[in-house]
Amino acid sequence: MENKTPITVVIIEDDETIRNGFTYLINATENYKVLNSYSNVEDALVGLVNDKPQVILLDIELPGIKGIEAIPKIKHILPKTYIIMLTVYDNEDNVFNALTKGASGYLTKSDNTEKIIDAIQEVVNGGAPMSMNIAKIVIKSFHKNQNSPLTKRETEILEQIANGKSRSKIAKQMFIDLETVKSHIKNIYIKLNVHSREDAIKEAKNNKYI
Amino acid sequence: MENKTPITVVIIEDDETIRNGFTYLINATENYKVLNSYSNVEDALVGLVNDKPQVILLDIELPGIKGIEAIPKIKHILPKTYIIMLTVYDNEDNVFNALTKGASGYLTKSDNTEKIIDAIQEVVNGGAPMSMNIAKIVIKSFHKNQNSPLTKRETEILEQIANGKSRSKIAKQMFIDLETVKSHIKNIYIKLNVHSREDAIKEAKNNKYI
DNA sequence: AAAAAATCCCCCGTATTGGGGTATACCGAT
DNA sequence: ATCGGTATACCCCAATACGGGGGATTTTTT
Repeated sequence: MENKTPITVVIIEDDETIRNGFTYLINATENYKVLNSYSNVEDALVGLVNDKPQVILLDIELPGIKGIEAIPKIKHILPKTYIIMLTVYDNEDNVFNALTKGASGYLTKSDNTEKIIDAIQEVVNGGAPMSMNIAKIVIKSFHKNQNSPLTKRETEILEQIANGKSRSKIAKQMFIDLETVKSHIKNIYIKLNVHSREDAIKEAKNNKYI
Repeated sequence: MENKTPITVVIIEDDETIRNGFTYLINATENYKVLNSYSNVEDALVGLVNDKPQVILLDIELPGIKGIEAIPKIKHILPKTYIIMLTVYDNEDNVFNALTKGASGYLTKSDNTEKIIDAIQEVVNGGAPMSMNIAKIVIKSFHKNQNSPLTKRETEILEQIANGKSRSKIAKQMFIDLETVKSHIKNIYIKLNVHSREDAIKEAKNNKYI
């Protein structure tokens, strides 16, 4: 490979070992350069204005401002930057939130190191790199209807209902008041135009809202 | 499309509106022709000898001889005819009985009309068209635990419960008394060692009884 | 014939449900 | 700065569903 302008990277990751490891790994690769690395989003937001990297590796489990919340903030100051999420937990909600908020890729930290480089290359080329298990979650969620009239909270509650849970159980489990659950259910019924749990479940399943 | 020999169809369905609707729909489609339609199996068995259709659309909920019982009789006189079942209830037992007795496809009446035509085409081509929800039932049953402590009836009822149905709804739908449903549920709870719908569903799902 | 499964019946007390309002606090978009 | 949407919480009510306690009968399987 010839020596051209390197792909610039910034790492935001609180674990020092991982941070240094990635920095070393990427800098050791031709045509890749780590401009800076940060242990938290607050510092990163300040420094990023000068760094202006092409790609950001962003840990999802961060102290203070969480990785997911950081995405819109970063996109706000650097709209053209590609963001690759790093995570240990492949939680569906996180994956989905990150991708809809503008993350380009999603890797688990257990992915081997060559994959990280490949992923950076891939996002720069307009791709969407992600681990197999992440991809599976995404595919599954694509089967879910994107334009559900239900809010996140309502969907959560309807899912509990579909599991046979009573209002009070749902309330306990979600740490909210029974009355709040009732309110949500009322709204669910109105939105789905139904008058019972049974019909709500049926309607939601038919339309892949749940 | 050129005009070739049409695919011939016979409809056996007691609801006149549906019968006429399907007849009209199919006849309006190029290369498809409804030879005859019957409101019951008895009449159909007489007429079919002359009709000799390639495909039969057979309602599962029929007065007199039920659709499922009709399958072997039809297959006896017209062994090469493809049979597509039509149903409003996607009851697991029916699906299985029908498929093992020789039905080629299985559609719910709520499927949109183009699907019916597609399905006819598909069986003629040797396929096995079925609605998504039907297919799900088939696939699911392949994964089911064979050594469930629950009887067939109990499993059926527990599945209804898992769909959020109340006892009375279950009773109505299964054409049995509310008290019978209660008895079954009592037995289910005892067998699964639980004391609520929620726990019963959870336990049953964990062990793939449903 | 015996066992298992499916059906139906009565009683009881408590919990849940669906629906009617109303209200607050928060947040993002205009 | 305001507005709509979201999430939260509270009150009241009648109707229903629920879980558990006794049975009993018929049909199907073994």
